[in-house]
Amino acid sequence: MSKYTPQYGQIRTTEGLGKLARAHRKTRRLTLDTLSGLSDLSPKFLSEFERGKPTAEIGKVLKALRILGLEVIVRPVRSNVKRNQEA
Amino acid sequence: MSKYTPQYGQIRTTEGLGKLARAHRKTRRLTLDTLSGLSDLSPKFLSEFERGKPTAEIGKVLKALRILGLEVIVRPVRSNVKRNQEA
DNA sequence: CCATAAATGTCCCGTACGGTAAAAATAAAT
DNA sequence: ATTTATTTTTACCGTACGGGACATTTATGG
Repeated sequence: MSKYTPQYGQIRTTEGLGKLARAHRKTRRLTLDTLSGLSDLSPKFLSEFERGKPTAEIGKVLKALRILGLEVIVRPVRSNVKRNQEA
Repeated sequence: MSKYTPQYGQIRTTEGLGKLARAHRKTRRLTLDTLSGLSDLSPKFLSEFERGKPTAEIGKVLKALRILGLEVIVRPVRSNVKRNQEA
């Protein structure tokens, strides 16, 4: 089990989100520098976000996630909405 | 169809996220003031977040969502991970 | 072990976040 | 139509965000 195995699924904290983003990035063999170029966000920002910075701007976070090929789903806890209708 | 029907599911923008949060809050018959009290976030912040402010702090956004009883799921686009294993 | 790549830290800067309090505007209830 | 409730705006404040440039530290690969 690698230190960098993405734990996809529910996110509760900025730490958890950042860890997932980093792990996912590494599975894609992307450096912070490359992601920086693709997203137009600074390596510094990305590094801080991945380390769980709670004061990061949500617009930039969503952008980073999108560039990484990660989707964000928001729904009620214990949703009755059928999960295969989310796409 | 009400103006405030929550569109649960994938989120791509801060506008979309804010709209969902507002719609959801209203289905719960909560005012911004009440949510403010529950979350310890100011009504001003919440109002701005719901109107899609891209520079809002992600830690506070996640907190607001949690108090609202909304969960956030992050996973690869077109994930091969089975969706009923997310819980 | 060594060289290189990648990530993190430091300094500086311009911009602005989020809270408080109160006023103004808008929406909802009567 | 009027009153009440809710949301948005305004003004002010202390704090800090994110970017650029560069230095330092850590991780990786041979």
